[in-house]
Amino acid sequence: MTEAVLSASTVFAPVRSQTAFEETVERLGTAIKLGLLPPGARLPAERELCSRLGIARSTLRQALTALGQSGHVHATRGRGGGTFVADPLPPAEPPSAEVRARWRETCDERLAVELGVAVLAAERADASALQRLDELVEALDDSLEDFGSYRQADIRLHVGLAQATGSPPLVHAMTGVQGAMTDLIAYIAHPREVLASSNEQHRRILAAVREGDAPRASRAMTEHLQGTERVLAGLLPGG
Amino acid sequence: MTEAVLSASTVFAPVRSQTAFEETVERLGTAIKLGLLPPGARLPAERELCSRLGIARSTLRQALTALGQSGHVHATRGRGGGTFVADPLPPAEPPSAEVRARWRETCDERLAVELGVAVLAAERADASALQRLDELVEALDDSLEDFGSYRQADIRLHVGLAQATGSPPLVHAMTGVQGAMTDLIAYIAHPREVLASSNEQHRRILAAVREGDAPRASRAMTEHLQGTERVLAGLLPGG
DNA sequence: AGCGAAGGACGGGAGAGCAAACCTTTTACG
DNA sequence: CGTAAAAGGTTTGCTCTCCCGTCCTTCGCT
Repeated sequence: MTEAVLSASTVFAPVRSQTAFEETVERLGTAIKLGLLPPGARLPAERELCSRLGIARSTLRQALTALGQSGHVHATRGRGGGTFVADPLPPAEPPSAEVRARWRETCDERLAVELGVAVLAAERADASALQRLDELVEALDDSLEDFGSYRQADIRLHVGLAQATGSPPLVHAMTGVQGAMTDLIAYIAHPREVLASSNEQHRRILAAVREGDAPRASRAMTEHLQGTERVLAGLLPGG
Repeated sequence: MTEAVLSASTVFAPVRSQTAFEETVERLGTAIKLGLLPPGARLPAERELCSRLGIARSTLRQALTALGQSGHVHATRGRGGGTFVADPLPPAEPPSAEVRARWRETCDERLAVELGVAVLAAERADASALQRLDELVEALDDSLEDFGSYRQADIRLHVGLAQATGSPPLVHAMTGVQGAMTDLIAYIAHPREVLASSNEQHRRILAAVREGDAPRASRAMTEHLQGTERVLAGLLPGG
């Protein structure tokens, strides 16, 4: 009985049914904001994309229209045309009150995903994956001046780590979590030294992953995440 | 460009929009299978439950009808009636080919959730939560003879650990992950000694959580999870 | 010049979900 | 004992989403 009462809040919590339209906007919008679809990139043709996404073309067009109105994509007609990611992207919007209120839960979910990814990557990453990750860390060193580009390179690294686990659900979880984090920290200034030390932590994580030392990778990742968390705790209510 | 190609498989993967009906069946069905809604328990009245779930009554009734036909709930009419969890529950079904094929991804997701929960619980669990967890471990010792009841008590412990983090999304993730694991391991025989050593690992996890030693809790949890994973790797293809 | 590939627009139809009733059964309580 | 209350069961109709197919428009390439 006690159990039933305690768990009622989660068992009987509202079911949220996202529509195909909403899910598509979020999927593509997140990919664009994260830089997975870089500015200027061309999306697949509508007729191909809708079949890949498993939705009707009219539904896809709804989503593309929405993304067009928010300035994230634009379309050109005719042969050789297509739908392109905007370049430059529209300025990010400050986090909504709702997003800010959920910041701790967001960080908790990120912790779970990143720790799981770090441990599994340490167990499974092969040589080619490690080399790719090394290159991504190098790229980060070149982006220390501008937080926007640093953040995008940072995302590529973290998503790359997830890809190194070979687990598609974890990649998906990672992109979702990074999208949520981006919404939170877009407006927080990060001085050069902070970014540099953040990338030092990346190196430590990768070193542990390379040696297959899961516990050390896990600890290094925890430290890495604490940085963001402390910043948010200082700036947002409820910290 | 390379990035775009690499990530295309996840970015352009099919969007799967579950209907409210499906999600409700899964929510309630999982809660019942996990023992969060114990046999004989009475669900809230339809009119109240549908408002709590944020769905129409007709949709809820569809779900309840489905759960009734599968033998998980039964309803009685009239004042003092209601919808009750079946007692005893219908026998579990063996895992489908699809579920079996995804076993490794399922374990990967579980790893992430359980590690995150272990770390956060170590940071946040208060005295009352710890006491409750202690009681759950004690209860496990009394269930070593029957795997069915051991498994249910095991689930209560793991979900309890998630609740100790104070993060509703993690509780939700934990119930989902435990449901998926239950589908996988329902038919695997576990001798007494295995269960006893599993509960020893529980004690080690709790000890680390009590001392707020996140790294140790994380390591203890990793060991704990490896047990299941090795069993599955031995029994299922692709191990 | 025109073919073909791309986005753009329209309309019908199927199904999910919602809302608001009303019916039937049972029992607790006055 | 009778009735009101509380529960599940039923019906109806509307709305909205999504799918499907078809046709139109633009425009680079041959």
